[in-house]
Amino acid sequence: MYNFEKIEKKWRKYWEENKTFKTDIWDFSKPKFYALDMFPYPSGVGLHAGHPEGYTATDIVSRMKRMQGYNVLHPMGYDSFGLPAEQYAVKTGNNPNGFTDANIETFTEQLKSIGFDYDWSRVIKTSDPKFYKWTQWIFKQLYLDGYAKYIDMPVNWCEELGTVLSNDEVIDGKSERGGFPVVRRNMKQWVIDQVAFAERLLAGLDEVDWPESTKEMQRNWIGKSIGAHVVFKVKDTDKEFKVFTTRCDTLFGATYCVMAPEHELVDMITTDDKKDEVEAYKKLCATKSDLERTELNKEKTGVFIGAYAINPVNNKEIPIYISDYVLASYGTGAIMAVPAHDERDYEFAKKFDIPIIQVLAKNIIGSGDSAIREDRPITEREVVNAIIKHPTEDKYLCVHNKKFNWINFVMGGIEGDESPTDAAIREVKEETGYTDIIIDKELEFLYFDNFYQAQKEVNRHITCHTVVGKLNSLERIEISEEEQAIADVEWIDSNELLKVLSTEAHRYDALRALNDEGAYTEDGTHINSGFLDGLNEEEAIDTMISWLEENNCGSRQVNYRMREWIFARQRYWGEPMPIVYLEDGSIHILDDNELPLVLPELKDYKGHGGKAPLENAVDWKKYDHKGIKGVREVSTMPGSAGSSWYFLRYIDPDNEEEFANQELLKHWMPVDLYIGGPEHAVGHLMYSRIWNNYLYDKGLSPVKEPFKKLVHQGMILGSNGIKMGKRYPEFAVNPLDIVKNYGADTLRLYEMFMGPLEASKPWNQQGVEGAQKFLDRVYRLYESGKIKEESNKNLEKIYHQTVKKVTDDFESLGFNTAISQMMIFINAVYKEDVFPLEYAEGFVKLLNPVAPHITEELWEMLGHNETIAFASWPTYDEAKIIEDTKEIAVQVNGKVRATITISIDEDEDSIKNKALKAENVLKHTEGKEIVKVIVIKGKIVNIVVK
RNA sequence: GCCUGAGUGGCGGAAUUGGUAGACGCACAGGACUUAAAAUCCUGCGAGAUUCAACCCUCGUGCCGGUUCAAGUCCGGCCUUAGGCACCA
Repeated sequence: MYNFEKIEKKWRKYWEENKTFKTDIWDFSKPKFYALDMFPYPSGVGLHAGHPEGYTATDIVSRMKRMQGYNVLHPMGYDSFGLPAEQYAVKTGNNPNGFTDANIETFTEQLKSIGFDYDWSRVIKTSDPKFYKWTQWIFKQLYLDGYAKYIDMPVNWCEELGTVLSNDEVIDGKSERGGFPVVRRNMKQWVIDQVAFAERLLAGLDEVDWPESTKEMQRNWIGKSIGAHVVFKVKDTDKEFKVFTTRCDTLFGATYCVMAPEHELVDMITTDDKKDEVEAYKKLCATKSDLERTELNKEKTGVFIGAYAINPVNNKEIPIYISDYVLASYGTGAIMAVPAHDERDYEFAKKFDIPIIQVLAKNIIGSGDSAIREDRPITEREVVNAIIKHPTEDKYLCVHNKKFNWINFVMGGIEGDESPTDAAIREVKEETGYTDIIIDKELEFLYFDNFYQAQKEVNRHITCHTVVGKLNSLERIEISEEEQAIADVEWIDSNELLKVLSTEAHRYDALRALNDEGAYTEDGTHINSGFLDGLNEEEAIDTMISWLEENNCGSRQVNYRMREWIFARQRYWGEPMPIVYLEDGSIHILDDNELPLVLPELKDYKGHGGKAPLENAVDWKKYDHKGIKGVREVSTMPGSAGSSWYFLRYIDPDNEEEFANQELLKHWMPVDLYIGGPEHAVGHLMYSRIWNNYLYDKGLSPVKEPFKKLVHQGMILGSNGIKMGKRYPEFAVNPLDIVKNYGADTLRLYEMFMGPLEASKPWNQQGVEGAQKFLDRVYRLYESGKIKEESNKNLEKIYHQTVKKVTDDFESLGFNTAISQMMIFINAVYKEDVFPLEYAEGFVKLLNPVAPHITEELWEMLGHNETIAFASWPTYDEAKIIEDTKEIAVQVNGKVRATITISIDEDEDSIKNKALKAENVLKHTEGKEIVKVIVIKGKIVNIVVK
């Protein structure tokens, strides 16, 4: 066993003493490569098994790039503002600084022990005033440009934590940290108007090489929806209100409106007789936490406020309700409700017995033999389908047409002024003879069926009604001979219906009759809609928007789900805001030379009664500077402030004049490879894009998108296949134990060999031993004396293949397959007596990014006295990879029957001949007719026989 | 409910544009070395049928169907699972 302890210690010392990985940031002579890891929060428990995974991945790429001649920037730092340090301060009364620094020291030591190639001279921490000076400075610019605002707005308030939370810190109505209930409350808040960036954020996603899932999450989070504003006048008042809708085409079906209980108009238009009821409902909603609201949203609640709105399109008076299913914070806080075509409105209308008007009808179009024929006339018809249940069994009445072998429900035309129900009863009697019929209901939504009826040579345009009922008894009369000749009665089991019914129309009916019908939310043809009749959804939306605009009662409108970013927390351990409130109530922002505004030391770090801890800093709070007097803002910035721009600061961490030198930024941005956990898919990665986008607009960042390529490492699970954590501590793995017992190189190799970087995968202790065994096997090979300055033709091809595969796979982050190829190579070398020096050196370089310590040692054993870190990356010769002969498979009817060896330039006829003559092929072709021989050059031969 | 992914041996996982499924590793089994064990080296290892044995044969990438000379890979319909969103009008 090679002595990993001694070797690893030796080389870490060497790198540190020789400053091997210090980046010469001003050296623009080489191409640059910026590899970035998501910096950790320095918690007290130190690194966990997941950290080294992503960090090793960037480490491998940066080491390879360095050897390929790039100037590499691979920095590390600490996101050191955060809740645990605050809680520690509250508990002990000590400043979080000391606690944080101690943790950082542990982290640094642990990171160093794994042998990453970080430039430790550029470490930053977000809680360092030298760093947060510039966080404050950027915030100041946002304020001066009108993006940072102090406004009154409803916020997520968590009583337990005593602070406001952003939407992504609230999960299911509970705080992300601690799981405490969160309620909505109106408060004056510092916010950043991120909605102003929405379009640019969406467009930027098309430019970056990110996982599709992450892009999709960001798009959903931005939540762009295109629709229209429609203005409704309130009857008998001069008031009007706007609603936002994506379905203005259904306006003719709007049978009521709903406002959020908090809507400003509610109090003004509620009629006197409804005031008490409305007040009571508003109070109920206000005291409900978000949690209760989500839990209770199973059933719709609401109150009619007595007022009516005028539907602009037909001047109908429709009632106005308030309900908490309409959110004050989205759209205009009011909606038009179209119960026929919206699930939520449907549910509400059912409960409050509000009319439902169908304005869209499903339009079934025949295909194949029943496709509409242009050259035939169209006949219109109105029919009813009768879905009749058996009196005792779970079966439905169908008729089996003898001539066409169709099975359908009883169906027939509606005649004169007959109702669908009457027509159904009549048809059932006529066609089946059953007389004891009870019709329960007519389905709410009619539909159209369009098809070509071959036996009558006409196109049918049928309006279909559907009734559902049952037989009370099997009482039956004789049916006419004519009817008998056409069809037989058949009872079909309910779960067979969908398989057995012959037409799409009847299957659609069965589906609706057997389940609750609900709203019709698909596309269709407009009906009951005046000038929209006959149009489909898309056409109708355009037509309606034009109409609204012409008549001054609405307009096209884009809406976003994303809201303002609440940018203040009632906490101590965060960046103080550079804001002062003057006596006249106006806001004063600090001069640049007053930055950084440093956090004061406190005796008591707890905020009392929901107030910010900085309220306790009585002297600090008072502001008196150059004759300006006021009170400082006591909230601090959220945790995501510093991390929103830290990647820029790494480039120039000690600059005291600006957040980073512009020339350096121009050279080094964007980040070429960014690796971190998927949990930051929206939060941090969105905020960073917003800040960078803003700085780009100001000309302070050279690129629109800061992270060119992004990859999320998967989670490393416990050996039980479950997430490591407090729940199953016996399955958790501490990476430092692995470093101690097996070595850092083994840890790195193992974590990279476990599987694809992005997949989550369970830990396997025997796999760790396997990784160590491989390194030991390599080490023994280099000690064996096989390495000679000779050539060995047997290894030529596999060596060049290995160089190519490893280079390509490192580039595409396929570390597991790269390592697999290195194992294959070593296995091959073991079978040989001579390991040419050239290949031995090349292999050490390939392995170096994964296992840097042992390879430095091997490099030294090969006679080098300088680090391998800058040795030139091995190259391969494509010509040596191409094999002059190749074994390919011969299939007969798609099944492999033999393999033949062909030479690389062999012509097709010769290959064909060889294939046909192969022994086992002859067995399978004997006595059969050879239909076709397919030869795919260099790949496969397939012989088709009959 | 909606949006993304993912389902391959005992296990982690490989398989270019469709072209010999199971690379590599782990586990397991056998052998060599050893007084013995460990370590190391070599060999085997999807399931089944058959055979003294080898060849050979059948089945096999979540399920059902389709396209193709050829499907883990493409298409349609399901099932399971992970992550995200969730009264967003």
